[in-house]
Amino acid sequence: MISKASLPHYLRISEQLQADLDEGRLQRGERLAPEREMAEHFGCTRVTLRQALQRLEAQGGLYRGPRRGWFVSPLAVHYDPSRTTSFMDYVTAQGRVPRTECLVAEYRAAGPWLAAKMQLAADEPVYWLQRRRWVDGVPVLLENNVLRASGCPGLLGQPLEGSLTTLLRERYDRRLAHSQISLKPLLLDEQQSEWLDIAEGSSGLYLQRLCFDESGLAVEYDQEHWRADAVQVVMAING
Amino acid sequence: MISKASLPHYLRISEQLQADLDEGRLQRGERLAPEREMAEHFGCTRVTLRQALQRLEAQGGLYRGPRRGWFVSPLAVHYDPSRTTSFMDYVTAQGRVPRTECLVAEYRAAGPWLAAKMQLAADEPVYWLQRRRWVDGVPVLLENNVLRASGCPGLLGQPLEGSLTTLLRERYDRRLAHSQISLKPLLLDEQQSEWLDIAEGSSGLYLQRLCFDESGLAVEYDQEHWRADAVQVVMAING
DNA sequence: AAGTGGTCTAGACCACTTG
DNA sequence: AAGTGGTCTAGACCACTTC
Repeated sequence: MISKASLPHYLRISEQLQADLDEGRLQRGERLAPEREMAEHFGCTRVTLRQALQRLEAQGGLYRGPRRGWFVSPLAVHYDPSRTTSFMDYVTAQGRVPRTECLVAEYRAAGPWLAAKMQLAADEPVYWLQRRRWVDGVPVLLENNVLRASGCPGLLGQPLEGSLTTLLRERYDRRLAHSQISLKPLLLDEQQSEWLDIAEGSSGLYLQRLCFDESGLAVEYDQEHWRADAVQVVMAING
Repeated sequence: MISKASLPHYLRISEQLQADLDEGRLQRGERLAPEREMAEHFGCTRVTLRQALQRLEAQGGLYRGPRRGWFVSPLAVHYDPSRTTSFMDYVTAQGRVPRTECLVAEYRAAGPWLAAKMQLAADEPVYWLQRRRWVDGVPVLLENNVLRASGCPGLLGQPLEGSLTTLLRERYDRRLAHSQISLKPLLLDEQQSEWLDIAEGSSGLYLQRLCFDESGLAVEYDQEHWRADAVQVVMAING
């Protein structure tokens, strides 16, 4: 027989806090009490308390605001990476408020690394976009897009705070034949954590996508770094 | 200017170990030195050392064998959840050795929870399979399959250690129209960790799949719990 | 100025695995 | 029997945020 008393203390604390989350005693976005206060409340040291909190962080229930304390994670956005619908559209469709901020927009040569990834010449011109995307006022995603310049001339003169998907489809009549996607959990680096306003060492979901046109040419290479607790991957697959 | 000396000790240790991994000084599957020994080597306490090791664990480079120590993670298998190819096939195609072990095979009523998930009556008969799958002698995946019994009568008389995909296609002429997939990282529970022979609290990748036939009927519900460091999700998408 | 999270020490005991 | 990982204590100092 397994009795609850035989559990390690940090697991009991973590279960207690999880119950507080499940039953609404802790609300989304709320800041938790200071660590020293919680440690006293649970009758343990900060080390043990943090062990419990780190468990909940790994489960996506809590996150750390850098040097600002522990917070309850927001509701995750559903995301289907197999679809070419726009961020602005699917976030809105979920009753949330999207925002896109363009950090970098450049025209330049692909360079050796991208050339290998996309099977093109190192001096092939590409557009390089780096954008940060928000949901309900919270930054959740860092996105890099590399586009073969020949497919969308004059892209930098277009509005890049909106939907790139829509822009490419309607302005450049783009048709994609297929794409290769890979995704994995990772730890966000210092820079990424800062842009997403979460503590260093927070976990993220990394997704990369290589898109091909009808002639088999690689026309776009995307990299996405999501806040792990802010996204829920769902896919609708045909066939 | 950021100097390396300003980094916290646990980050420097973690980077050192990562370099050991990258440059082959630590080989796949190898056991690391005991914690006390490593702590002395790095001139820190076990607490600090474990902080460094936990970082590498979260990145999928190391794993903990329960009470047996720290080990270098094996090479991950590539897995495309959007395809209906068989585990046995895609693992073999990657030059690895697959094995499937059937833990539970039952014929029973769906029950209320599954009935809601699959949109069927609570007394609808289903086959319930629970299997453990191995790669190169290492258990990496726990798989649950629930199949509407009317679509595959006599399933329990078939060999269940092989490919269910192949069995359904060739023996029952199954055709799937579409499926819904969702996936997320989580922490494996006590039972799952034990079956996968890794320490409690190790992270996993959870994937669920709801499959529909041509008439829109839900015919299969799958749940997969992967060892997080043992799988790499990749997808080929058309359209 | 006070308080907070981030980091770290120097121990300890126990349950479990390994030789 | 010895050694190991898992858990936990009771402190400490610093950099940073908030007031």
